[in-house]
Amino acid sequence: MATPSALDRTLAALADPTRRGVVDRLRQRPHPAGELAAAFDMSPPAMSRHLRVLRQTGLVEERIDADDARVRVYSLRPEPFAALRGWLEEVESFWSDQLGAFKAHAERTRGTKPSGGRKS
Amino acid sequence: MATPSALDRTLAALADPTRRGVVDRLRQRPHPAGELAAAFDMSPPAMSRHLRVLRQTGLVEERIDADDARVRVYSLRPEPFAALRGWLEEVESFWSDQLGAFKAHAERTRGTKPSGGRKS
DNA sequence: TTAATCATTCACCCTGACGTTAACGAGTCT
DNA sequence: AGACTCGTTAACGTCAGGGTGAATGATTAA
Repeated sequence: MATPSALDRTLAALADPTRRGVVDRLRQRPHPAGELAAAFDMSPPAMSRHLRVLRQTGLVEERIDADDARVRVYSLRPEPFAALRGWLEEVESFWSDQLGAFKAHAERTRGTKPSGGRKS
Repeated sequence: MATPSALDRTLAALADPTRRGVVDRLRQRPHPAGELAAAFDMSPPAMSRHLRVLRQTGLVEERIDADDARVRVYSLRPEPFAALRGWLEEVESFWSDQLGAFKAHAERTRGTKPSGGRKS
């Protein structure tokens, strides 16, 4: 865990409910920082830190409002989402690749029948 | 956020580098718990807790080895990955949807305040 | 039965993440 | 200039998450 990968940082950023909510909200339109803080009933400093995390992973970008330079407008950036989807599809190939899935399964069970699952 | 959504729990589970590494490793084939602990140079209790988290989010499933009932074999489950991909594609529709993309671009180039003030 | 093995849960510590208030820099307005 | 606003960073407290070692339960081997 010396240097967390970009994917790790993306996932960590999206794991927080507040930050995921911010992403969902930015899907509609860009928002000023203050508006986001108010929308999530949170102090401006707290939201500022969340936005910094999202910014550092490249999930959002910051712009200065054209009409009022005090206002920072945040909007989504596509790259990290695309990277995450790339990894996801790689993982999901585990199932779409029938041969590989069967081989892996057979290797472990060696002809015995996999019956009833167990729950936690 | 008293009750984190399934998506939040999935993302939280995948945010940890160890757990994401476990997922990556399980892509090759199912693994016994002890093998995973050794592979990540980690005590069995630590790995056991990671596996519990993954299990509780449905990302992996536990089975008793057919040859030795002491061994718990872990393998991937598809559902949470599909759900995550669903959300991801929803977010990415922000860009693939031409109208939405245009709207977002227009907002960004004009500023977000509809209060009459024009940029230049 | 007794000893050894696999994996879990239990008890504890400790770092890191998130939230708050206060102070600061930057920009707007009169 | 001075007062006000937006958003940030700074300092601090709190709490969950993740690590360890010891104890427990289940299974296998002698």
